Formats: sequence, C-alpha cells, structure tokens
Amino acid sequence: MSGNGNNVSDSGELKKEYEAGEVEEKWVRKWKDDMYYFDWNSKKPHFIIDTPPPYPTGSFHIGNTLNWCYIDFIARYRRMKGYEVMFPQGWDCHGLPTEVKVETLYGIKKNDVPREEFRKLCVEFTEKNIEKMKKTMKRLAFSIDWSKEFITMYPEYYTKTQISFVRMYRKGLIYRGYHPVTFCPRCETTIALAEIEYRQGKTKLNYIRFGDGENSIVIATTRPELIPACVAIAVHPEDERFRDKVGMRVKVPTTDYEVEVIEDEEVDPDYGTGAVMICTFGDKQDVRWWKKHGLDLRIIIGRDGRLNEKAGKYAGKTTEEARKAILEDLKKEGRLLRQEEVEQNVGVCWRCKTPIEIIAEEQWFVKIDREKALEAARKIKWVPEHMLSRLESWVEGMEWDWVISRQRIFATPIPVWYCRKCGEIVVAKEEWLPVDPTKDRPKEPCPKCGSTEFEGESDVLDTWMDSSITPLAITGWPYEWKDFDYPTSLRPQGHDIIRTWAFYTIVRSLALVNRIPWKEIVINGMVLGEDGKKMSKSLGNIIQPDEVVEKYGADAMRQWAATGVIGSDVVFTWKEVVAASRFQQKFWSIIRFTARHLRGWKVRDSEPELRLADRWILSKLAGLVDAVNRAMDCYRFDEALKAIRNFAWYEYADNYLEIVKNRLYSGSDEEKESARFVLYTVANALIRMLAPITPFLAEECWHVLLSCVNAKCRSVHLERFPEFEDYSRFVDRKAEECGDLMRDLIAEIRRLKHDRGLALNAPLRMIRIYSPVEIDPRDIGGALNSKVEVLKEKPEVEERIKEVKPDFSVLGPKFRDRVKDIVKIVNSLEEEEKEKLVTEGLKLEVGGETVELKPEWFRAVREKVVSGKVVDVVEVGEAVAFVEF
RNA sequence: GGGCCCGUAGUCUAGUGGUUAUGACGUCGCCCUCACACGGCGAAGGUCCCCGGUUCGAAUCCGGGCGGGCCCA
Repeated sequence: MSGNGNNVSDSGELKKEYEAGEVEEKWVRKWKDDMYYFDWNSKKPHFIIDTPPPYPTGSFHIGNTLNWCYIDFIARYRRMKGYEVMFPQGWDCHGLPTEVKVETLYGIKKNDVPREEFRKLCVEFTEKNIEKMKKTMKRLAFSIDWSKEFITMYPEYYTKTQISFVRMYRKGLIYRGYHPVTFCPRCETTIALAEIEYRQGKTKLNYIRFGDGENSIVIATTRPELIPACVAIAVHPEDERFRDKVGMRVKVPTTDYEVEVIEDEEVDPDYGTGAVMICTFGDKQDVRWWKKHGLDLRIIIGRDGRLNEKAGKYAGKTTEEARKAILEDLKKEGRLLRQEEVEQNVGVCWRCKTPIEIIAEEQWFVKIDREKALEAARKIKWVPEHMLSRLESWVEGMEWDWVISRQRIFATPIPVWYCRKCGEIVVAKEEWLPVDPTKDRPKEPCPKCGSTEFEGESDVLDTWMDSSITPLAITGWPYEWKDFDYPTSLRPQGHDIIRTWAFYTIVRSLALVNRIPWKEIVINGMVLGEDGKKMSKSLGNIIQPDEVVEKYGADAMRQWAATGVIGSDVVFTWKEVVAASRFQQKFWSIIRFTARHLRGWKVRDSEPELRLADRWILSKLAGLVDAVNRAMDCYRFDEALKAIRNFAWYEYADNYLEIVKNRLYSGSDEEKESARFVLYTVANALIRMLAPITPFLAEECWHVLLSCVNAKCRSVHLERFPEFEDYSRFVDRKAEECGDLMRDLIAEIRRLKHDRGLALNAPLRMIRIYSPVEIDPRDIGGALNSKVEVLKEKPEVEERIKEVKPDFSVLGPKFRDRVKDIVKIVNSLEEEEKEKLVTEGLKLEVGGETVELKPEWFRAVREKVVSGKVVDVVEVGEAVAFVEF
C-alpha cells in the first residue's frame, strides 16, 4: 500500500498521526471536478438543489461555511443514495457594497467616470473576489458542479433577469408608481429598508403650539424642520383631551396653510402631548398614515438632503440648518413651549451613518398577492416547520408592494425607455435583450406617437430581482426549461433572508411559471461567536474558516458544522473542532489497526462462522446504519455524526476491539477469520457513512482499507451509502443481549482490577462465570488476560431483596392516584412478602380495597451476602462471576 | 415595540408525560496494555431559570414572570 501517496511514513508504514492538512491537500489536488457533474439525461431520480448565490465579498465566511456544509452533506448523501444530484453554484454580484469598495479602491465617486467604465471596474473587482472564495470552497470539499456556475453580473444571467421583468410587466405584475422611498442624503441614493441601521441616540422633543386661541393644539416633535411638510395632526380617538379638536383645522406655523386634526388608533397618547404632526415624510409611520388617510403630499426635502422651495424661506438649507432656523422663529413667536431630552432610535445609512430621509419618487414595483404567496408557501415543506410562521407573519404584515428600482449603476438595467414626445413607457421586446437603455436604443419607434426620441431608464433593478429566479435559471428557464424537474427538490438558506430571498423567489416563481419553486426548504441558523453573540468586527469575535482549516483541517471544520441542530443558531467553539480532530485521530488508529490485521486477507461474499462478540457488534452495526440513514433523511446531521462517533469510539474500539484483540493476535485461523470479517465489514460501512461529513478522512481510509485487501478501488464518493437492507441479516437481538452482558461482565471485572490497584491487563488466577444466556469464555478470557470457566449451575449465593422498584408506566395508568399508597405499602413489606410479590404476585389492602399486584410490575433490587469468602463476586443481571486473584 | 427561538452539572449540550436526566469539554484519581497518551479505566459534580396550573406522575404540556439570542420595525 505504500507508494500510492496515502498517509504513510517514509518507511512505508501507515503514519501513526493522522495528518489532516497533508491528506486533505492531496485529495483536493487529486479529485476531479467531473465527479460531481450533473446529467439531465440520467435515469436516476434527480435531486436539484437551489444553492444560494453568495455575495462575492472576497471572503467565504463562517456563516456561509455552515450553510454550505449542510448543503454538501445533503448533496453527497443523496448522490451516494443513488440520486443524480445537481449542486450548482452562483454568485449574486450586483449591489451597493461593491460600488462602495470600488469607489474607495480607485479613489473615485461612481459619477466621476462613465457608467460603463464604472461597471467594468466592479466586474473586475468581483471576479477577483469570486476566485478567492472558490478557493476556500474547494478546500472545504464542497461537491459543487462547477460546470453549472452562474454569475448574475454576466449577460448570460442578467438577460434572464430582464426577460423575467418583461414577462411580468406584460402580465401586469410590474408597474411604475409614485412611492416614498428611503434614501441617504450623503450617498445620494435610495437605499433598501434592509440597508438601514438603527442607532440609539438622544434628541430634543419640542412642544410646539399650532394655531392660536381656541383654534390651537400643542404637538410634540423631534423633527421641527419638517413642520413645512406637515399635512395633518393626529390624536388617539379615545383621548378625552382632544375630543373637541377633532375635525378642526389649524394653521401650520411658518407656513400659510392649514391642516386638519384627525383620529387614529396608532397614536400613542402617552408620548409628548398625545397629538402628533404627520409629515411627508418623517418616518415610515408617516408613510403609513399618509396612505391610510389619503393625505396631501408635501415633499420639502430633495435628493441633496436640502429643503426645497416648498419650505418657503427655509429653502436651500440642510435639515440641520433648517431645524435651527425654524426653532429660532418659533421661539420668537412664542410657539416653542418647552423642550425635553428623549431617547430615540434613528435610522441611519449603514455605510456613512447619516440619518436617512424619506422622499417620494416614481419607482418600479412588483405587485404582491399576499394570499397567493401564503398559499404557495404552505405547499412547501419547511424544515424546521416553525420557520414557515416567520414568513407568514412577515407576509401578513406587508403594507407595500416590492420596490424594485434602485438609483445605482452596478446592477441589472431596467429594460425600459420613455418616449420624449408623448411620455409612453416602452418596454424592451424579449428578442432585444440584453439591453442597457442608458446606451442602447429601442429597435422600433414609439408605438403610440411614432417618435424615435427616447430617454433610457437609468434606474436599475434590486439585486433580489436577480437572485429570486435562481431555481428557474438552474433548470434552464426560459430557453430550454426542464419543467419536468420543477419545482426543484430543495432550497437551503439562512433564516435571516426568509423575508427576502425565500419570499421573493416564491412570488417570482408564481408570477413567471405559476408553480412553487421547490418541494422543500431547509433553513439553517446563524453562527454565533464563542461568546454566544453574533459575530461582528466591533465585538472582535470573528472566526474565519480559513483559520480553522489551517489549524485543524476541513473535515474538523465540517464536523463542527454537523454538530449543530438544523435551524438553530450554532455557537462556534474551538473545543468542538478539537474534539472533531481527535475523533479523526481515533478513527485513523482504528483503520491502522484494521489494516494491520487485514493485510493479505481476501474479501469474501458470505460470512464465516461468527462468534458471539462478532454477531453482537454486527447487529449493533445494522442498528447504526438504520439510525444514520434516518437521521440523514431528516437533515439531523448532528444525530448521524453522534451515532457514528459513539459507535466507532465506544462500542467498537473500546469494547469490541478490546475483546477481539487477543483472538487476532493469538487465535486459531477460524477465530481470526471471523474477527477479520468483522474488521472489514465495520470499517467498510463506517467509512462510507462518514463520507458525506468528512470526505477527506473517508477517502483516505477507503483507499487504505481497499488496498490492504487488494480490492479494486475508486473514490468512496462514487460508492453507495450503506443501506439497512444490506445489513439487516446481521440483526440479532439475542446476540446483542448476550454481547451486552459479556461487555458488562468484562467492564465489571476490569473495575475490580482497577479497585485493587492492578493493571488492566494483569492476569487473574481464575474466573468462573455462571450465565443464564450464552457467553463466550474465549473472548472474555482474552479481554481480561485470564482463564475463564463457565459454570453450568447457578451457584449458591445468599441474596436478599434490598428494594422493590415499581414500574410506574404500568402502575400509573392502572391505579392513578392510589399509586403513592401502593408504593408506600410495598416498601414497608417484610422481606418474604417482597419476595412473594416479585415472584408470584401479592394481594394488598389499599384504602379498604383489595388490589392484586402482578410480579412483572415490580423489579427487585437484590443484595448479595457472601459469608466471609475470599472470592469476589461480580454480578451483572442474572449472571455471576467469581474472581480469584 | 413586533415575530420566532432558547433557559438542563464550572462551560456547552441531548432529551416533547413514566426506572438511577444524555454526552462533550474542564476537574480529580489510576494506567505509557503489542491501533491510538490527541489514548484507556474510574470518580466527583444537577433546586432541569422562578411561580402557579393540568396529571397518579412534569425537564417535557398550559399560564404568568424573569433572563438570553436572532430577525424585523
């Protein structure tokens, strides 16, 4: 087996230490990408994964790692289960962060260079980032089909985005409308709600009198500069203080117009005076009220963050300056009654921390049919189930349609022109796509007036418009759509983007093809730092996957990912990674031991005559295979891995191998043969079950195992996952019971040695054992390095009942509230009566009634009494062992 | 402020109505036994957040409280 590059030392021996770094890098080089290529024509059942396209920031972070580990476990498992798996990979390239990075990188502002030039810089920057991230992903052994890679900033992809826009527009599902949007006055762009950060700050709450005399009302506001934008005053309908003011019109200070006092339940009577001014727009609440009550629109803040001509004499001032001036004027007029400090949450631009403003402009929208979306969402299987309710609560609370236009550059262009003459909206025909309306022109004159003068739309699409068609894009839509594989099998994603990516994808899939996008959606949690908090630069608790891989390898990192419960947030801990790498060492040691004893052995189809211990461990192996399959089927990788680790480490290595060692070193040929058969069978199954989670370790061990028995060997990742049917013939309840007893006897006698200060391999003079069930004196003797005799008769040991333990699961339902009394009486019985109870049953008087107690409802705890003998007695269940030192 | 999740040994964690509550790390003993000292064997360590309810029986179900986390406003 030397010379094939496995984890071998210079002398050709398998290395004692498992060198994860070396082994993994070797396989990264050796593995071929085409192992994971997906074939549409394959007869196997198809399993298509709608992989998230990450944002190419340049570093594949630990949250991505968790997500992709889950995806890869699923992909590898399904492949080994006989599915044709598609694990594509995309990149969600467009967006503000890249524009900002490029600006700082080249020391320019986006408008300093032509649009096309700026785009090019963004594309180049993104391509570099993608390369960096791909390297990490390959090092982590993700079994991605790179031939299916898609990149949203390339025309091949964004043409699809534009087609989707055109088709939805033609169906009336996309429209242009007037709507408030949030924007940053410093960056001079609209920003998504998701891009707003909230900061706790202190500000002044100003009490200001509107109107005069009888016709006046005092409101409280933190934003006096918006007074010229006031369109109404609102009070709570049950607020007695304002009962006679409702419907009244008051003059707005600093202006020459009046507004009405209206009622609304959403006004907080305890805040300020209980009267609030509604402006267009101070915050989202204003927008809500404005819509609900059909109020006027008075936009006084422009895109430059300054007040406009509608603000009268304050025009041209920044909000800060306007605030000062207005307060000054109000003070002079005696309208500023008082000011108080208040805590306030201010929405700020996530990038420059400038407080955001709300302005109203013409925007493009996608119509949201909430009922239809909800109905579709409920047809999808959600894992874990409760994640559906997150989507439901979001959709039910949605107030506006989806704003899809952005005033940026690096994004998919909106394929639309406006006729300079008649204002007609001209939407591109599908065959014209891809287009950039800022430089391309429509191929036909205006259908309404015949003009050829057009203004191209300079707004671009929200990046979610790109990413919300991924399941369609990977199934070939719209050219050669493989609708037989739609809906796709699975969407894996994080819970932070349920309201965006998951929701938008459902909406778009319904709009474009009237089907749900996936049969199942699996939601992963977030990764928290070792302190249990979300990883963030300011907390300094960020861990990079590269760092973990560097220190402990990808398999250890992947095992860490597998220990989390799907859907729950996972804390990153180094000790979990260390524990994982220790398991790898343990497993490697098992394989080394296995290889040593299998060298030259010939794989056989039928099993040899098996001894008790062999039947015992094989039966347990069958149970493990069953449990692992079931855990993997429902994405409980933690349970699968835990079951494998426990079996391999404790049942197999610590117990079975210890028992069988003596037979392997000094047994007869038959004794060796059955043990070898087990060594091979168990290692073979364990390696294949580990393959989805620790692909490197599994591949290395697979090659070692097969080469030492001279078997043909291809990648373990092309092999079948162990199925329960293949192992069901080993299921042997009796052998499990007997084997457990044997294991416990050995453990007890070891404990005895330990208590006497003897080494565990110290020979004992003689062990005599009586057991009601089969045991194997050969193996027990081998494990304890002692001679073992089996006694046919149960020897006389004086015993007495120490305690009677009731089986509450039987007594409870039967006797209900009398259980307590029964147990009390039973425990106070004399010894002979207790004995009678547990052998033939007993009638008792309980609360004046006679109850008949059956022996199987109780378990006797016995105490042995050995009268001054030098022999030690060890008991396990009904079995007894006498040990002579 | 809203939605969702969680509270179990020093730390992290399994466990959705029934014997003595799981495991890991850490701690403390003993053992370098021919696969592994990154190992083996053993020990100590718990008011299962608090209060109330349902039940013969609650870590588990229900209500309330307190505390933490994530997402959103």
